[in-house]
Amino acid sequence: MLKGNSSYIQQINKRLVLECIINEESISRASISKKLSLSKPTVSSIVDQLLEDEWIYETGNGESPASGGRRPVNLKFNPQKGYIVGVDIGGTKVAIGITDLNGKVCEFTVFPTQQYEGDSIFNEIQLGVETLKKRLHLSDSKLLGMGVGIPGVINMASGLVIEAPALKWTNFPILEKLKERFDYPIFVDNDVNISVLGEHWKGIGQKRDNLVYIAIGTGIGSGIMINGELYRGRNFSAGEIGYMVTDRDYAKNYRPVFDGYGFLESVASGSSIGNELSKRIGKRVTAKDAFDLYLKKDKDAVTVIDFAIENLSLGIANYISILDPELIILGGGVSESYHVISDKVQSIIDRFTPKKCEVVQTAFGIEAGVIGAVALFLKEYDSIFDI
Amino acid sequence: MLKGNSSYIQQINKRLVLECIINEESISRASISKKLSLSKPTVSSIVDQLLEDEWIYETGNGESPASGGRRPVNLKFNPQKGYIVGVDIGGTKVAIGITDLNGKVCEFTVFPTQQYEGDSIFNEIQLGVETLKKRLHLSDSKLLGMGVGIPGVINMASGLVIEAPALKWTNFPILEKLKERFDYPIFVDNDVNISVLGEHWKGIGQKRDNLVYIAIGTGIGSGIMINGELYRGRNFSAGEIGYMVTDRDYAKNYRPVFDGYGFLESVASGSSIGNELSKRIGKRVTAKDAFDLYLKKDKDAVTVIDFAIENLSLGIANYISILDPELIILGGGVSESYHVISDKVQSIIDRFTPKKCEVVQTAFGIEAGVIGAVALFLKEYDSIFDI
DNA sequence: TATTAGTTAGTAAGTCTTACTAACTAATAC
DNA sequence: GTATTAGTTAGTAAGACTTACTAACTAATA
Repeated sequence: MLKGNSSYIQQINKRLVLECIINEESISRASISKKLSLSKPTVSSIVDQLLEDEWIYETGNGESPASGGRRPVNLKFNPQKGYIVGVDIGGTKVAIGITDLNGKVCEFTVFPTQQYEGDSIFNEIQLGVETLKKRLHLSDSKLLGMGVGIPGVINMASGLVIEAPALKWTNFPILEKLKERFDYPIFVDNDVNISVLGEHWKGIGQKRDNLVYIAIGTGIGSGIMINGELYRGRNFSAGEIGYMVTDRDYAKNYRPVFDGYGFLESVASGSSIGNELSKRIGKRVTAKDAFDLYLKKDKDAVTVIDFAIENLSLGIANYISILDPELIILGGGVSESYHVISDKVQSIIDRFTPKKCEVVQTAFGIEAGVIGAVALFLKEYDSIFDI
Repeated sequence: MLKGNSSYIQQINKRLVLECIINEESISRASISKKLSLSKPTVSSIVDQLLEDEWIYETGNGESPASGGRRPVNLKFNPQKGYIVGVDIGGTKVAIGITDLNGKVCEFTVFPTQQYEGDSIFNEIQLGVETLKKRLHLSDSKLLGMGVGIPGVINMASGLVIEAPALKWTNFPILEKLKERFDYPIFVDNDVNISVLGEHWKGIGQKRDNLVYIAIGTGIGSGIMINGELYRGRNFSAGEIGYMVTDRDYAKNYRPVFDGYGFLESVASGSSIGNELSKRIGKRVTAKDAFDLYLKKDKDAVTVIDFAIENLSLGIANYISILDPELIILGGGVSESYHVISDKVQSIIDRFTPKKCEVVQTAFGIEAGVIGAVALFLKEYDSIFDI
């Protein structure tokens, strides 16, 4: 806990005033004073500073009440006060975007992740960021910083990617690589962690503070938000739902095909569904193909996918029993077929959990990772503006 | 977030100073000033107030350094400044204790939980508390309040025990019942929740802030501490490990014998071990009997207990995968036989989790619940003293 | 053994910063 | 014209800080 002094007091109150202005479409000094129980001179003084720093602006007068009185001056938050770069590095593509403080993606670009030496990818990112800056005519001073999402285990303190199988990185000094090319603050975290931050800020998880985001794709991983804060765990390994065991007997014969691959991933991920069905029908199919066949009631597809659904549902149910979250949000390639299986999933969950919990599919599209990466930055960056 | 003003600042600094004094065996004003980067007059002013309110006391002079200089005055925390009542209501017994602010149990008593109407049990508790107060010659002003632990789901906001099967309570207004008999602040929570608080404060979980406490007895439940705070979940149902499913196929035929009873409880709790073995050998045995037979390599006992161990271990492993805690502490009747099965449990856990996590048995004895209940009170009660 | 120089703990007085109250002006509805 | 409300100014309150001081101590020296 920080010791208190006068400047600490003002920092607290300034954050409160700014948050108040953000939460209302527009608001007056008198209204802020009432809402926050701060005296009118105090509010006026703080508003003067926020106006000077361009966090807010005046938008003309409001209406005076029927009882009479001076018209209030309306104040509004200025989302163009600053911009943030969001970078989402995936196994197959890298997305880069620049957003304002409302999370509006002003510019966006994507390129395929190629099997370069690690450094070439950073040169490409640097080029992408410069391109987007030019399109927006952004000065350096307007850029507050950068958030980056990566599929792997990240140690935020040391700035190392401890392991990221999809990118073939181990103990990779990503923060150093990025700081060589960008001279503003940078924060890096796991991709499902930034996803739950993004859902909380601008997604389907808004206005709730205890969320779980589960990504079901080539792997299965999850991000956890508790009391409005990302929960990472002691070894930055919280949320490894892919490791969960839901079939004791079947798990006896389970052997990980590589390090960092868990039981639930081996039975319920997109790639394992595709692989298992391919084996059975003697033909190469993808997970999407598998779901299409499932809808056509193909016997093999039904067997493989029902087995996966049962394990996945139990994994989600176990999550609910342990965390009792407000909402579970599903993302990743397999979640796009969620409507196909949602009734069955919900039925299993309802049967094995103490309390009902809503499970929904993310509403975010291709820009999800960028918004999540920006949310990471805004959460970690020390400023009077917070999300 | 509270708005900042001068009295808020002083509250912050007073807490910091008190915490500093508690954390050292004894300390001087000058030392506190250095440690907290507060000016010496500020520390002196705050220390004066703490002395006046008897939170601390002076214990003579320390040594001056070899470089010369005035001897410091040593200050110490006064654990007798206040006392707290802890009440642990179990299915078979009720424990009552009074502790000081160091968690020292000064007086303790226990009586069997009898099948009274609910109110008789509160009369007995009131009698017990009065008896302990008399033994300690405690005035009312010295008693800060009461913490209570109960095996069930508690809504802390409404003060209702939503359900407690072992006590046969449903939507039971426990806070009201207690406030009728005691006129100081009272906090009630689930018994595994208070257990993890107790382990954090005075138990094996000291100095760590991300803990899980798992109680394995007639049921199986757990308490979760995250970043030093108890995590209860959206419906006060977090930590319901007893509901976890670890055997997909076996769970297909699972039917709860009553509401509030989950899959893992049905295969790994003490009562289910005893019941299952009794069925097999056609003779009534307890869980303890079962473990004794297991040690003697009785075939049926081995089958039943190995099955329970596998499921329990996978449940713990799943917990580690999801939460990545610093420590898992086991309590409850079955945990007393943990040494018998710990190697097998650890082996399964190590195989199915991404990161190693220590699993230990609680070191607490009969007074565990009382200390946990007191910890609940000290966590929830708004005072400059915090744990 | 007495004295002096240097160091440290704790206190006194004044200053600074921020929020507050009281009083005021500007602006509006009825 | 009166009552009401928004916003501003002047002066005050509370807490922490800085500066200077006193009290108390050790090491070095005569």
